[in-house]
Amino acid sequence: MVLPVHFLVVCHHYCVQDQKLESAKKVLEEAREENKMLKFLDILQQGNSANAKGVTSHEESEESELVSLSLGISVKGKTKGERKHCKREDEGMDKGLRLGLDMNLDPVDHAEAANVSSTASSSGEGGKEEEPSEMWPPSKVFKAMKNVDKSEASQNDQPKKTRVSIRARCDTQTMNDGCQWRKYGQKMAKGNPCPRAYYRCTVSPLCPVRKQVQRCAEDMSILITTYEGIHNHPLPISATAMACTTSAAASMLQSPSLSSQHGHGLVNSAISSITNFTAPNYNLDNALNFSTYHVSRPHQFYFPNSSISSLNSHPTITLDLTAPPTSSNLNFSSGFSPLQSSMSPSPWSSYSSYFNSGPLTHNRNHGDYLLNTGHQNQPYLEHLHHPICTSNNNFSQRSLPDSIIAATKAITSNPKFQSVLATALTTYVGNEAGGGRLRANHVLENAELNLKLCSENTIGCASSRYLNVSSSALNPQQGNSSIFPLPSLPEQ
DNA sequence: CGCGTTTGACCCGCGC
DNA sequence: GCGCGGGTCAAACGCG
Repeated sequence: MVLPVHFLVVCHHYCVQDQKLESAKKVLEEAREENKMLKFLDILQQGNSANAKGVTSHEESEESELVSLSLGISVKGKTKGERKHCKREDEGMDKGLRLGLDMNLDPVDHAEAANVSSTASSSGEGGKEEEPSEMWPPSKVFKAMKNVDKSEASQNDQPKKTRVSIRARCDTQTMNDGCQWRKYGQKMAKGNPCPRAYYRCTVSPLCPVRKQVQRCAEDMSILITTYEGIHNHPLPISATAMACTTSAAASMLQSPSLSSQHGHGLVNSAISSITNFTAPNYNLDNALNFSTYHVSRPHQFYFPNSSISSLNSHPTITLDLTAPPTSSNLNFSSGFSPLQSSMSPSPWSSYSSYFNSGPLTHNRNHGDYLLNTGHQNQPYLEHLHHPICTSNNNFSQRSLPDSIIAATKAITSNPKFQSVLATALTTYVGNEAGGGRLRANHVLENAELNLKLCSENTIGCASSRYLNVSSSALNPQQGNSSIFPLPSLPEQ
């Protein structure tokens, strides 16, 4: 089944912690059916895409289709390097505790995987969560376990792990993301005067998760943290937020129907749609310090910009926390913290001219294609905010390239995207302390309506705009400061 | 003494 | 095949 990870996290969240939210369950069931169909269709499509390169290759397309809920890849017949790379992973560990970025190539029982994923999430959100140091053996055990036969190493690694790179302004050496890390290397990277530091997760002795930390060469105040791998242990509650966020981003990256059919820019748009929409309470303090209060819910965070690349054969999503939202007449801007508004302009802010300059803007540094999904394009948001305007074909066709119109139609008609959208909506609704359940169906109805409108009319709006519109429609009565009300209390 | 960091060596993949 | 660059290892080192 091809359920986005963060979707399952979200659904689990409601099924376990708020079992009264029937709409979330409904969404889950619908998504399962959609993905069953998609899997079948994609298998058929793979025959036509066998010659595609990169992430669109047949092999990777197949891998993506078999993505597990853990997003960890299991590849039989690993290379020597891969075996070495994952030698610490403990295959005996609870599968349900995995929460990361990778894909699982094994044709696992997806229904079971879904349950496993839910179990994993519950372990992190329940009131019984323990500190990692109490749950995992000390370093002595780790040393002993390092000698485990490599042939028995984890089967959850993959040749080309998905990475999630996060750009954030940070004065400290590393971001406090809630996990425990041990530095194991440092190297000078080409084109950057600042060394790149390599860390591995030490929450669990066998955790294969790595992260790289490096200052941005162009702006030393920006810290680029790249996560790779899957946690094979219960995450500290303070770390679940980042894990959920990166997983969600990675899951989108691994959606072959998006990546192969519409190009990175649109995938990026979809990713940003999620992150934009599901970040009602985002501020940098929450994102980087991960207070217990906020991570008790499966938040996603707001990333004004995101991009996808395949550097070094690693499909990578870059989430940019450095770009401030521009002032906006729309309520959407209110969801972001004052801290963001104090940020200096992002070097990527020039991409805000996306709709005027073309569908994709090339990142000269990385060869990526970026699609700005911030809130700079107010005319389009406002345009979509009003249903009447959505039928204004003249507007869209005059303003946007045909490629965008076509791509938009394709992506919005993609069931997977709709699933993701439903997830995002559910996430948002669930973030409301009260009345969220009552609004869930309304939100989904709005989303569905907007999708249909935009799809049928081929309105040249980026996919993220639908989310923006939907969320705005959900809160028409709320002012800038309350469009995304904070939950009243943490549940546990 | 234990643990984490530093740092040079080594391995590997990729491009030419 | 070779060189380059990314990534990892592991001994040496420093600190509490």
